[in-house]
Amino acid sequence: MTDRSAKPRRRRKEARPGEILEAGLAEFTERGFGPARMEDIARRAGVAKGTVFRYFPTKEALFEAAVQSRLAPVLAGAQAALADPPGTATEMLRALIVDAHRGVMDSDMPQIMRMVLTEGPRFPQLLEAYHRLSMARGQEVIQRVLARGVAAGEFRDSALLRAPMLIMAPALMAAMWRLNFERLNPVPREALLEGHLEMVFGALASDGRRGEPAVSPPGSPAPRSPRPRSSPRRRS
Amino acid sequence: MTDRSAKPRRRRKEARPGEILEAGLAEFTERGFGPARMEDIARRAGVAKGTVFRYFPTKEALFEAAVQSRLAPVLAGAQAALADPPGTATEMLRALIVDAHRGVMDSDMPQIMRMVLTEGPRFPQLLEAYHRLSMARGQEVIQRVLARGVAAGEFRDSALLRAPMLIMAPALMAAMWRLNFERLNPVPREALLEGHLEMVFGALASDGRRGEPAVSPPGSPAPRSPRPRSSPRRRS
DNA sequence: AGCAGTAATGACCGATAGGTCAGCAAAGCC
DNA sequence: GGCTTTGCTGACCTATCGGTCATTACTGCT
Repeated sequence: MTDRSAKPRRRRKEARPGEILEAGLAEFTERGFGPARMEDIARRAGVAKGTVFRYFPTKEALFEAAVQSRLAPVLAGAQAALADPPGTATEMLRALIVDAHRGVMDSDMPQIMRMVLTEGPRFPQLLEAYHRLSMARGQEVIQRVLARGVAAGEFRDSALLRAPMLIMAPALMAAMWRLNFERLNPVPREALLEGHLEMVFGALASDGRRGEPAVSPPGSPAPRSPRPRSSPRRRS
Repeated sequence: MTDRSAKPRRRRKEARPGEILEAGLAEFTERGFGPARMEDIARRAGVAKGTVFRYFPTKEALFEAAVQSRLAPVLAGAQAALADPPGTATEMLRALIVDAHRGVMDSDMPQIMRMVLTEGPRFPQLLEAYHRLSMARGQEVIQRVLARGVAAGEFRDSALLRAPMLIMAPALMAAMWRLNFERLNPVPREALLEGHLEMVFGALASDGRRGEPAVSPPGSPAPRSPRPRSSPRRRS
């Protein structure tokens, strides 16, 4: 984004790859892999078509690189979350969920997600990378929090422990809904987040008291954590 | 699927559209709209390329028709569900959820869903049809059941009432997961369904007592609550 | 059998877009 | 300024594929 306004050639070996990557990602997200044209990507990057191929051998390679470039930060974020900070499991889980909703609503994460799912069959390695960086990592974090919560008596021994992906299912739903049906049927953001929390903590509630401290509406001040109860009720 | 084994021309004006539709759907689901080739669809239908165009003017038209052909049954199913049968709201909701999981696990519904979401931007009308037939209809049914449950005191006044799509979020997650990550990380079917029920009825529980009659684990003996109906499901 | 009428065919067309490469010009060096 | 290196260019090549249409041959009618 410098002074290429006219069309004097400029040689900037260093800056190109990043710009092309960004342009590619933009075109791919808004048109999809197939319909995106290399020439448009080039123009968007302020570069001639041939130049793109000097940095990425094929369209597929560019696509993978572009998506990967957005997967890296995810990894970093998950890494940070792994260094479990102080706080009750309830607070941690609540924070994870609220963050997920923010990510879904205020970033291009849903588009990336959609692309990965869309082109999955065609780019198995990309699917695998996404799984490793996002899905598996996320599951690991969640599982750790859940285990801690169970140990502390905050959570009961729920089936969610065996299907941790369920914890984020409502966020996935929010992402897909926003991406596709926002026009026809806008997502009720507040209710979505609130309902999400109700579902998760309702399922995990260690006894008669549901985890309503964690389920206060988003705007309200942070709730205090519940005192850990003894013996979580076990079924079966 | 008759005796076109050799290649004598056969004129079967009646049977063609259905066969072509089916072939198209198959190719579209396994390759996606863009990569699917009309010639392959034709061959798969046991027909020459030109013939396909006698029944469907363009590739887009065939695609829409193919997807629509699978949307119709959905409508019928929803219709049936709308005629609310006897039973408590809890039982009805449980049945809806169990059915959704069966649909997700044992049919090609996830593929259809994926295609609609994938090609949504390119086929807005298809997105709209899908929304009208599946999403809106589903929400309507769910909302009706929830309202009944609240009126009967079975459910509390949850945020889920304002975001009914959340009820089926875990099923969506199951569908997407199965479609994309099954290889890398098989879905724990039982735990998914069980967790799903826990989340929904946990959030809706009208008081301290969570709706455990609806959340009995798959393998365990009959739930210990006095509930004459709602036989525990038997599968696996 | 002869004869429409028309379903079905597949060679062909034209547009699109991924990928190439011979040459050009900017940057660096003397 | 002149020379070399090499990042960059865009005209060009070519494979692919949606869509067409003149021709073929199957079916039913008389």
